[in-house]
Amino acid sequence: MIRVLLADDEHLIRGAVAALLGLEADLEVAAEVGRGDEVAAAVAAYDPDVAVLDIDMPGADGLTVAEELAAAGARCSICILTSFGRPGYLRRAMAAGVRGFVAKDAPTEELAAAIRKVHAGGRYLDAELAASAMAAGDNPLTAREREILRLIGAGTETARIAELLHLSEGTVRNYLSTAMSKLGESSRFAAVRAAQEMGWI
Amino acid sequence: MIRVLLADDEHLIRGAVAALLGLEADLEVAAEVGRGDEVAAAVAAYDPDVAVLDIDMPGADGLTVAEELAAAGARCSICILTSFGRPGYLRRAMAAGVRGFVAKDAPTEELAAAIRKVHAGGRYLDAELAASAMAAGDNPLTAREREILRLIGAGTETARIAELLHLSEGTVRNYLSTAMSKLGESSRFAAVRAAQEMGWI
DNA sequence: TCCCGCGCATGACAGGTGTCACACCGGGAT
DNA sequence: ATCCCGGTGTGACACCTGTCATGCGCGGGA
Repeated sequence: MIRVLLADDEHLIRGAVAALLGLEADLEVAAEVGRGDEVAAAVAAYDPDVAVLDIDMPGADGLTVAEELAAAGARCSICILTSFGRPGYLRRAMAAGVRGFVAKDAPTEELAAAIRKVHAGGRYLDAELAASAMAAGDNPLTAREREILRLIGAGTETARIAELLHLSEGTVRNYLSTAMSKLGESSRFAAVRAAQEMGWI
Repeated sequence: MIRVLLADDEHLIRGAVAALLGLEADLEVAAEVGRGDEVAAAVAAYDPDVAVLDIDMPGADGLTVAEELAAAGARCSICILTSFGRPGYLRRAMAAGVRGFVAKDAPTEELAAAIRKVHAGGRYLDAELAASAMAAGDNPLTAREREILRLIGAGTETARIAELLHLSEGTVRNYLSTAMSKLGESSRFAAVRAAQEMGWI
């Protein structure tokens, strides 16, 4: 019997996924949590074999949680379950030692299959996602460009960014300009969206 | 036995919700579809008692589908199941004759309860959502303002919008300006976000 | 009836945005 | 050592954006 911890912020969906896994004879949902920052405590309390983590959660996102669990040397394997198959997410997950990555629009059987594979010590990647991650290549943005894109994404004005980073406004605009050109976009907002899409910021 | 049609674009989630409903003795999932524009045909083919529709779907969004089903005089009751409890969505759903509205982060039992209530001819509204819909008030945007905000949201440039709508660029900017002031935002992009948040466009 | 308010529409103006040419510095390659 | 490349940084310029004053037409009260 494989004991599973389920972390997803949408209560009804979490229950539904639990019902789905409950149909499998060899899987058992040992615990459910609705926030990223509750995962560590639940892992300590219930000692699950596999943790299934959503990325988009309040408290702490699934990737950060995965990194923390890996750093803490947790025993359980980790499987990411997400709506957004962003190439950068997959990279970050792999770097954190995650061995399973399933998209929410994958076929129904795929989640159980991924959990079994991961529990057996294997890896399970959505083929589509892996391909697009390869196609996307490495993050072409410099540290400054990422930083400024992040601030723009948070709604910060050019003048405030220049102040925070001790730069002139022209310089801030210039980094945005190079970032936009690298991303093939023609406005700062489109660039932020594109960078987020790729999981680069 | 209540026969249910399930429409949600995320395959795995759809299967999970089906598993959840399958645990209820009096509910049966008669059909599943993954696109809004497949709902009408499935309703015709399987004649379900209740249609559970996600809002965010390719092909046609759940609210539009609900309006079309109502206009076509379909027999089945409709229950909206969505991640986003936007006030405007609830209003639009009510106007389309939808009698159930459940958020994806509602408690697990709530969906089955809503389906039963709706099938019995009653209404089922998430209390939180109903309250915020009341608080949000009516859509203050004029038709032109909505149209232009929608186009901006789709990434259309000012010049192209002016051309499409046979307006001068200045006029387009002016509608954006009044919309921004109504929404309390100071950039076109923030205004689009705010309007989407309220379900106004 | 007259007028007020509202939606629609326009052009002018000030200020913000994106691009460009240019400069400096540190690290490889030759 | 020298050259070149990429990251960092700056100001100037053209263009786009948001606001304002203004005008038109229509429908609902006084």
